[in-house]
Amino acid sequence: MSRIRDIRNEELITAAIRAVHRHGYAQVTMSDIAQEANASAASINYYFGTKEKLMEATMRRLLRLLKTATLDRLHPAKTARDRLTAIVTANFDDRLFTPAQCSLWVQFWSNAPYAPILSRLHRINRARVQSHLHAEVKQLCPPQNAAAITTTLQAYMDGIWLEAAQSETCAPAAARMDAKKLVTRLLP
Amino acid sequence: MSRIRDIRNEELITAAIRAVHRHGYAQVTMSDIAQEANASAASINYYFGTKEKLMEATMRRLLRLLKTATLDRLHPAKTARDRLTAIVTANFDDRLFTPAQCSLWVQFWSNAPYAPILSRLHRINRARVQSHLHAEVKQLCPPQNAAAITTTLQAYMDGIWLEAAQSETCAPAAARMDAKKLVTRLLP
DNA sequence: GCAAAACTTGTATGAGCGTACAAGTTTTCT
DNA sequence: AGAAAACTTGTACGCTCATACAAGTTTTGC
Repeated sequence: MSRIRDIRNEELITAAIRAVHRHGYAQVTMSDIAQEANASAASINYYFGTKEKLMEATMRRLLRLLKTATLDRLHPAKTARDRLTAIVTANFDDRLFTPAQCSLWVQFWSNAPYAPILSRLHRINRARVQSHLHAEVKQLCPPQNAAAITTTLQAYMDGIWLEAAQSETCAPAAARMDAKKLVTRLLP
Repeated sequence: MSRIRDIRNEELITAAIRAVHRHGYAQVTMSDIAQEANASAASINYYFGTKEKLMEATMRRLLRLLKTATLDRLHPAKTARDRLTAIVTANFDDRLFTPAQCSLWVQFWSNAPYAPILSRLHRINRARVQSHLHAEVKQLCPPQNAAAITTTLQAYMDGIWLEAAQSETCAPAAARMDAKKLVTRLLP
């Protein structure tokens, strides 16, 4: 039915990602986003109602991408170690680990405490990733080490994203290899 | 001579930290900061000239704090391992590792790419920390592992700060102990 | 083919912000 | 004590931006 609506939504979200990457979350305007999509500022309002809603939809797209990447890699994994590797490397999937998306992700993070909707999404996602990680780590090391190793892995992933957002360069394949090496270093 | 100027500068920077923590870097106004300092927005302009300059001064204070904490801990360190521990734990110093300052740090990071002055400060600081880390790590492990371990440590520190900024709780002593454990886990 | 629905856009509105400025108050210096 | 310097503040200006709206254009359904 309303295929146009879906297509336009996707286009506008993509434009929002690019515009935020270019101008920054704090300073990006509706006109910036509209320009990136070859549309008018008013039409964004027609589809999303408000800037805040657009940002929420954009965040949801990134979260969905991470979820998909995780499930895709989790599906063929048989052992606990395979599953752990799947969860960790999903963060550096080709579809996700790009300069624009890392930049956006970090900016959403840092603004989450001041926007209830973003804050909620952020909390849910973080809890999900952490429980996935923890479930596998528990089976691979003595219980008194599990929490520390889980925290280290999560901090590592966040830190790499942060660095990528700053440096404007992403090498997904290399990042996945580094992540795998860290897993074997932490859980020999 | 102009002691008042110095005192007021410090007060206003402290107020800026609290105001940014409360309202967010993106939305904080000069009035917010003024209110936090029991002053008027105009007087901030008198001391700092512009909002951007105030933010730069605030960032510089955080960087100075990290530098001081690092040097304090580096001074009594004798071995390479002691020095490495000093550099890592300095990030979780009682004076630095507080919710407000973690929050501010993360927000400055994420806005750095869009503000040349912040960007410059950020780059300089990061390079300094990294070279300090790398110098010590090199002496404690085979050379082919040094780069990866340095990156892991830096990412870990960034990740812990990010988490602290979100969760609004900092336990500096515990964070330092966790960091020490990670160092011994990575460099047995 | 045509009415209605879906979509697009230019423009107007109003709010919020940083900053300049001039007029006051306090402090310093001799 | 009194002039000058340092400091403070209320107010006003100019600007930017999100959003509302009404007037157009295109697409859909029959």
